[in-house]
Amino acid sequence: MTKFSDLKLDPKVLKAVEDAGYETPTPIQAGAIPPALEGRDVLGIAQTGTGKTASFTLPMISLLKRGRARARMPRSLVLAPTRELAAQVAENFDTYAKHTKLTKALLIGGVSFGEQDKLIDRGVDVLIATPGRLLDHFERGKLLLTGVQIMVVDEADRMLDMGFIPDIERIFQLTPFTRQTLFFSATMAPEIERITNTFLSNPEKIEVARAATTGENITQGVLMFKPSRRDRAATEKRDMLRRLIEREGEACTNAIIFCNRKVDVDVVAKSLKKHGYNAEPIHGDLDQSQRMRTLAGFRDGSIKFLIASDVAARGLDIPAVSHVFNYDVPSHAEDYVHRIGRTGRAGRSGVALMICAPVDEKNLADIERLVQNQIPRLDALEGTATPAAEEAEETAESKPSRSRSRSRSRSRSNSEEPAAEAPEPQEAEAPRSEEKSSSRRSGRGRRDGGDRDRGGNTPTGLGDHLPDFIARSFDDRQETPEAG
DNA sequence: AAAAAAC
Repeated sequence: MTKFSDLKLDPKVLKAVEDAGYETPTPIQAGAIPPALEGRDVLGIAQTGTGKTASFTLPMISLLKRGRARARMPRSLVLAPTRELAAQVAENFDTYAKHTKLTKALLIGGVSFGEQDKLIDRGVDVLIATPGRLLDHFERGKLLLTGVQIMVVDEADRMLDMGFIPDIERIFQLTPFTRQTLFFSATMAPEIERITNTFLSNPEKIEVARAATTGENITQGVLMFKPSRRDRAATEKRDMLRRLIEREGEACTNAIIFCNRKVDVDVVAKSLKKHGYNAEPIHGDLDQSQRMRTLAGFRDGSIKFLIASDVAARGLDIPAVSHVFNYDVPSHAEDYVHRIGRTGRAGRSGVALMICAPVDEKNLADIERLVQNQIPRLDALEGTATPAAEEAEETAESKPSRSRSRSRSRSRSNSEEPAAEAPEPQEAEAPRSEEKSSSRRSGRGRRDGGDRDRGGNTPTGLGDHLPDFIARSFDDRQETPEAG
């Protein structure tokens, strides 16, 4: 098996890798590092959780090690779609460049220009940026991209979703034609393929499945929510969320709760706090320093519940999240996969539970079509969606830690250590004749498939590695106009 | 209809 020491990395980089405790590269690293070190363009098709970041930072540092930066002319450029992701790359760079003298600057919005300007003026080897802020610097005449030898585009498919592709094209055109390009995307949408055809030169293509997971070890469930009265819907939904959390009991060590709208992120966070939960919001309207603080707190465990918009749905490397709660059904089906992918990482088991209001049912259907499976319906939670809910808001429920273990202990036992048994074909649950949910299955039945009829070789759950829509490479995309 | 990202 390949070791990092076989990869011809610079000795100082190798040392830093060893310091960090790594010996064996992940598949994307083993695939991307050698061609990158040879100066070739790389097209990496991989998601977060695959070790993607190191697959470009390690060769970059090795290649840049000799040579010096000139003022205002960075020697390399990394582009990421969100500020947090850019910051994450910067941390990664610090880790692996610690034995070198390479310098870096992080150019993201939401912070003042002053410090960034100073660094650029002095000259940096590596510039890590979100596209908007980078172009802003460029337009102010503070920055020359003609010295860029290596350019990295990370999470290109998300850049596409966010409308950054024109910016990316522009930035490409500002850099020398002779640069080396390392380009990463989780999927190969036609637009992405067009970009790679235009700006990459005979790239080495490396495609890897997601690391060890995508649902195989994620227990999913959806709770159909019907408010008793229109004007109580919001209150009752928050109440339902708390019950959902409580029912998971101690198995829920930390969780991300996704909402579709920023206002709801704020409202839900405030409500949870009021009820004694250790919760903080994160979304794009909060100022950057707070976003950073919150994320750091969530990572180090001082914050237990992160209430998030889709700013946190992809890419952020938050290890060991036991639960993901979808307070809203995401309106883009792919976002569901990204959101629940925040749990069950690195081979751990995870639980992903979602609340579905009547208006969300169409979106739920879209998701189920996408993942080609039905998400198990959870039994209605006792006492919810009834007029009693509003009292609950004020009284008894305010003690989240209170044990209400009756239904929980059982449900737990099902999902507690699925990791060990996950590899099994798993059908203990019997063929199950489709239909309405609220049978006695406590809902936590793992994606028990049961829909072999839904098309030839239907994957069960999200499949062994990753969903079909993600796995599909661009060749397929071009030739298969979407069977259904 | 919303989120992200530039001021």
